[in-house]
Amino acid sequence: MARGDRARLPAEQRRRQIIESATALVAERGFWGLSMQDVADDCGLTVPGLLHHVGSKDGLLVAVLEHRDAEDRRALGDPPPEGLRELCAALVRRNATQPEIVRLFAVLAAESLAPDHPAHAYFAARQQGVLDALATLAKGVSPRPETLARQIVATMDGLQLQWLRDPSGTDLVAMWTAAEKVLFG
Amino acid sequence: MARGDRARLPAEQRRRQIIESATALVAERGFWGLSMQDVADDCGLTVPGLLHHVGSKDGLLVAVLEHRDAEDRRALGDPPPEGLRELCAALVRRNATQPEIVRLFAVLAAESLAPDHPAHAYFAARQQGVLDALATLAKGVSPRPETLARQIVATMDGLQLQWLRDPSGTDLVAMWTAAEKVLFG
DNA sequence: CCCCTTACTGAGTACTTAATAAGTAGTAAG
DNA sequence: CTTACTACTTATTAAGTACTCAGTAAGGGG
Repeated sequence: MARGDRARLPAEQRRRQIIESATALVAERGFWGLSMQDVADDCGLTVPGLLHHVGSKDGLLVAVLEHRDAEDRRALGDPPPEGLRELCAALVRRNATQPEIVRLFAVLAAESLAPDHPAHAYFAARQQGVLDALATLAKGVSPRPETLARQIVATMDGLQLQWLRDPSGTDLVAMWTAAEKVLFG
Repeated sequence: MARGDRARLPAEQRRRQIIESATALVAERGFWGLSMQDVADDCGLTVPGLLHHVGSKDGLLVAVLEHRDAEDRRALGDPPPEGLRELCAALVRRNATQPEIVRLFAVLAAESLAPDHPAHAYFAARQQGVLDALATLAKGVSPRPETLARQIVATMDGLQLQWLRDPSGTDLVAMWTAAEKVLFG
């Protein structure tokens, strides 16, 4: 972000900057393609300076994911949306405003399929959690809530990938609105 | 695959072995996480020996993707499936038998969202090609074939991701059969 | 003013990365 | 048998990797 920052920042503030920077870089290159040097440069400090805050490369990834979790809880928990359909629509609307975050998850979700990836367990748990939550909400809507939940998640993930590949020629919200009509009777 | 191969293989055969090995390793680690050393070790030769066949790391990726394209054409072009629905079903059935290949594409598709990724152009073209082909086939089925095509691709990609994350607890074909009923009236 | 915590640097470690250059050895054609 | 070819090796380069250790200086509380 800022270069020539010779300033000594308070830990919390520096950490926020680091996480922001790492989020963008991981979204671009994935975790295997990320270099601590790049993050450090981006924050205007040295690699050991960076390590002072996050401990290790794995620690950096953990920090990024934890920050995203907290942010998501804050954004979606504030007004707890009632119906399944409205919740999904809200989710898509929110995602449409932050392609970088969506891409972070898309890239990490694929990369973390490998069992030795540092975020493997995180994404396994996350997928199960999301599916369970949606299935619970779907109980009133569909006779097979488990199946509907899987279809919803699949469609959202797939549409997001198409959108990320061609952001200007694709309207995520519009695509979801169309899909919505198919998914819910 | 085989270690202790001190044998000198004919170029074509060695190339096949290299591509096979690289396919598995890229599926696991992505392109940024791939090391020529690992591929060379896996084939029982040195890194320069490997480079003799593929020229460069980018060249290796190109070889892998070209091989996949050829293989796919062979597998799906042989009995040209007639209807859109039957084509999709055939595709899913085939994919269900080769999780490694599906994962290769899932990982590379996400990684290659970055414009400077060596497979960026390849995947952009591929996505457009698939969407166009499906949209053409969908003309007889839906009033908005473009939209249906996007939904089909999205659902397939998304379901595959869920399946890859939990292969034993998930039946890809069954999930598609259920999705099929929703997508096609 | 001093002191102590701590954000941060500089130097260095041990290793891996892709790639090149030059030479060796197996093989096949004439 | 010899010549041409090529699959492959060893040696090397230049750069990049995460990470450690010891020290410096900024900032706040006493």
